[in-house]
Amino acid sequence: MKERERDVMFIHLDFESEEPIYTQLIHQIIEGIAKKELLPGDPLPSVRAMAADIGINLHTVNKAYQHLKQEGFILIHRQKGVVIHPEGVSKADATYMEKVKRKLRPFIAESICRQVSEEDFLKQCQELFSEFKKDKEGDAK
Amino acid sequence: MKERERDVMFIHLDFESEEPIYTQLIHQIIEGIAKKELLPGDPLPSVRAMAADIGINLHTVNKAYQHLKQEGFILIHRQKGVVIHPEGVSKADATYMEKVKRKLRPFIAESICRQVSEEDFLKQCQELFSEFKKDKEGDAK
Amino acid sequence: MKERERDVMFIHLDFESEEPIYTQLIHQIIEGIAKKELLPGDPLPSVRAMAADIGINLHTVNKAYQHLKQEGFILIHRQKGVVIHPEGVSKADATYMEKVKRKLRPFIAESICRQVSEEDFLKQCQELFSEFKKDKEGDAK
Amino acid sequence: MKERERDVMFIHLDFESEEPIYTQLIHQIIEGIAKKELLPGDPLPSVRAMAADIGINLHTVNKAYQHLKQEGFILIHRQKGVVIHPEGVSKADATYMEKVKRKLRPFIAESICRQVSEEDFLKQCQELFSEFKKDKEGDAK
DNA sequence: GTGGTCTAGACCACG
DNA sequence: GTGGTCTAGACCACT
Repeated sequence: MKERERDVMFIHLDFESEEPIYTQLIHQIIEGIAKKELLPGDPLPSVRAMAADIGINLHTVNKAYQHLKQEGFILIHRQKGVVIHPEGVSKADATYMEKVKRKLRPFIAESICRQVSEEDFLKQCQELFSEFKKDKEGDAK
Repeated sequence: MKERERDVMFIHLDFESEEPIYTQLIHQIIEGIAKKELLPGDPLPSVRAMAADIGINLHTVNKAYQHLKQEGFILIHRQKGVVIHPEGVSKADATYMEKVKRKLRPFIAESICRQVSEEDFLKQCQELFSEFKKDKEGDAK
Repeated sequence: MKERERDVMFIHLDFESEEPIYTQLIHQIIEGIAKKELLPGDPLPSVRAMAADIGINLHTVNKAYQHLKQEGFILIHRQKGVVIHPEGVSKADATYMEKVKRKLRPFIAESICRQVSEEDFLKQCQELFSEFKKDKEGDAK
Repeated sequence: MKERERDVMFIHLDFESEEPIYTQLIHQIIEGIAKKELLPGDPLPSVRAMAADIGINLHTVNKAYQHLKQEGFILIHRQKGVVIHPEGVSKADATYMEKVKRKLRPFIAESICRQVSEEDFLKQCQELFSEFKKDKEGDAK
């Protein structure tokens, strides 16, 4: 559909999206972790390499990496390079669940206005969960 | 405990939020409709009145109204002014559900990374649905 | 479709349209003349009556009538009231055709972009012409 | 012989016109596309550059661009900037043809009143179509 | 009074 | 540098 997209590793960006590129990159990497395509300790390309691979600006990659580091998804060693956090991300706490709820509210409100039943909405969520789980099984990479 | 907040009608804005004011306003009005606080045909304040009430610029209100009009939530009637769309918003279609799913994906991915179980996530959604429904019951206004 | 519309005589207004009410009224009356529902010399309701009938402001009707008078579609006698111009509207001149062409250009440009063939576009025009003619035949009112 | 006119690229605005500047700009760009002066993928000046070039406010340009983006004529690409939609605008559907017909009706009605024959009217349309096509032929740019 | 348009200047996020 | 947001003040058309 879209006119130009880049595919490197499993990174898939949409340069026409409203969503900033650096957040797209953050989400793609988090999805990779969720799908177990990226396992604790796995290396990630350096800022330079990633930027060159997917054809974006260094600063953009750096911004994404800094954010991921901040949130505990990755570690940035000056020598070992960038790796997925070996001990996994910190578990969800009440604060996190509150944040999710706050972000979810507008979607649920609009869905109610558009007569989406609670069941249908939950089904969408379940489908998404399945989407992440199915890649996990039998993936011994 | 934010520095500046305004409360008018049921509109509650957070001027410190990253979220643009106009989108906050959009979401608040959609939530009002979802909660049946705003019923089809109900009038909304004029851009000027709303802007004065909540202490923001009229252009910001106008931007929100234009978006809501575009999305079919409100009508701008030459005589009655701004009103909640009398026939309700158009029901969700496949395109809408796809959009929801696309927006939901990052939250679910991160939740999985943070070891939120599918059950817990769904429970959050259900709570949000309850939040909208409870205001509805017994509201014979 | 629309939530509220008024029907008086053959006047049909859409209060939610972008098009100002007074221009809608002008167009409706011109269409009436084109369809021979309104013949030269036929009376039109007074400003007051028309305004009351279709539920709009006096000024709005007056603005429409003044425009129609200016363009030669109607005559406004202080005593005989408002009548369709007995001698018909002045025939199209080069200036008029230029105006039509100027107004038509954007529609044709967009239609070309949207791959509407010249034949299809002309067919639409022909259909509209037919629409006006069919009311004419056999109408001995 | 208007007082103030600006000519940049092929953009030609009439500041004395009733038609809002931003719609004039929209129409000019659509005409450029229709005439193949602007081809899919071609870049458009940034809002600031365009505003400076044609001597209007950048917000006015932005409004036009937003509308064109909304309608699918252009894309706002995070890297390439503003470009003509590479895949062309979506083809006309029934809804679009209805809109055209609705907009055309008043012109045809008035033309009938002014005794313009169907043939003459269609000829005007054909001339406009030719106007757009002639620029296309032999343009191997 | 309303909304629509245009201008203008400012700040910020993004790349 | 870009576009996005917010503010502000002005004028106009419409009702």
